[in-house]
Amino acid sequence: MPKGVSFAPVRTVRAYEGIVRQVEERIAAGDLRPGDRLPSERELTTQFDVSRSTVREALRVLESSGLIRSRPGDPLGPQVIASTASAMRKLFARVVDSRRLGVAELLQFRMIIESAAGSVAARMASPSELDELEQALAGMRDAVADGYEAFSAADVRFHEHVARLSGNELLVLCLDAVRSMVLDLISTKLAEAPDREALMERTLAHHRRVLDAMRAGEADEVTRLTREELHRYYAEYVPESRRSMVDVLL
Amino acid sequence: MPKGVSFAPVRTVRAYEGIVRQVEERIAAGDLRPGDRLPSERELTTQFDVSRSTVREALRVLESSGLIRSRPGDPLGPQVIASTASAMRKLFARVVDSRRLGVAELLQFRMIIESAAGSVAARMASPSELDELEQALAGMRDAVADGYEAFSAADVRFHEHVARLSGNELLVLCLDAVRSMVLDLISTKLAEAPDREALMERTLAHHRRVLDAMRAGEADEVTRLTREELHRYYAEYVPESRRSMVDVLL
DNA sequence: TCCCTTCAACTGGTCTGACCAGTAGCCTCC
DNA sequence: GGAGGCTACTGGTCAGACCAGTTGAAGGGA
Repeated sequence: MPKGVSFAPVRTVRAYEGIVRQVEERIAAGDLRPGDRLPSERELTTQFDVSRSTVREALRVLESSGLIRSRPGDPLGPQVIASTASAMRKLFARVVDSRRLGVAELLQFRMIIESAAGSVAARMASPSELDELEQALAGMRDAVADGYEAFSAADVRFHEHVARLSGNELLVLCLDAVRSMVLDLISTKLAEAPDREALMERTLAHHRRVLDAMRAGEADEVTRLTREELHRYYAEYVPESRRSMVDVLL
Repeated sequence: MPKGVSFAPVRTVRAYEGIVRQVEERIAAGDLRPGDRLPSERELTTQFDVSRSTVREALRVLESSGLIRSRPGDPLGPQVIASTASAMRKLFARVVDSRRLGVAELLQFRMIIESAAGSVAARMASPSELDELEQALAGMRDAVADGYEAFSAADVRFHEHVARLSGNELLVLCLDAVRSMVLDLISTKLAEAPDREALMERTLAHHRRVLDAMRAGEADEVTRLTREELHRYYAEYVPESRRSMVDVLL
């Protein structure tokens, strides 16, 4: 070979990768939106001109990264869910159970980033954004009458709103993932919590204090309050032996 | 159905998911280390007692999350190439570029969790653990002579060590992922940083102060120092218009 | 007319068995 | 002893089959 002439290594690309790429691009481009349906596996077989196994390998990869979901028997075909949030939740879930992480790690992590999100929001949110938060709080108050389920959902919306006000989407996504993991781990126990009435009232009062601190721009106070409340809410579900992991953040 | 008796929804678990989980667990547990080989697909077929298609779907998912690599004709079988950490990095990367996140979000996130990790470590680390950290710092000092690359690597090891001392593996993994994303995004620019000599000295001095604060148990001071240093190091790479996202944490 | 049952036509999940193109090591043959 | 080919693997892909689940429309009974 003449000197100076060199070639780059070629990477053989597998058939299923081409399919994954095409679907990802369509989703990124907005051609496929959440809720949209892909053709059935057998139909994709003819569209991509490959065998069903190949189509399936591609779908499994897309599914494992949270972009689509398929359900046996669904005549509409695989569904695009495409929410990055669910991809993140999935990732966290995998990490958590492959590393055998427990409530302690998750709660500590949540206390850290949720309080930080609140503190950032306190410093960056405009008055009108705080007014939106005020509405979210009002929504919680209204939800008390509809029972604990509804209240809980409104509570989550409040927390999400605070996270969004931080302006950091990464924070929003991680928070969403870790929050849902915590809830998953303790959901069975949480359902039987006594005295929900008092719990809801206390939560409302706490959120009120947080919002006031945010209006006053007291970021450190928001941090403190957020950690304290999460601790009060969830610390009992952390095994005694690991309790110090979450106590240390108070 | 008698009132009060309720059942939880069952989630049908697909065969390939069980395989993915088992392999992930083995990797997480350290039974399978990078470089190790999995049995061939046909062999896995008998070990898991499923068909080859099912095995392949599992392998494709593992491959897409960066844990293994397979190559046709290789008599040794699929190769384990990475740990959970790299899977986390890969998925963070996917989120970051699908949501078009930039240095601002990443750096803010890193400042938050890295400072929190330091603060937790300050409160929880035993004297002997701090001594290990002392050695990591000594390693950095030694590395100065070997040039910036070596110093940088030793620096990362120091940060990793701090994260591990927090005792929260989730923190360690997220930190690793976000750190490597930040470095990826700015690596081209960072390479041309002038006056590396002074940079290394300043970094050493800072780490010294952090370690002293940890010994003194001054968790808040550790938080402050960590954020300040990260800001000094990286803030210039954040676009002017988003600079407030990271300034706000000082 | 309306509701309930049945059924047919799909779906995805899995299996079997086959063929091809690579790879690596052995084993000839020169 | 080295260069060639042979062989026994590997993963990549395909075709076709069966099952269980879902759905909606057709049909039957009230």
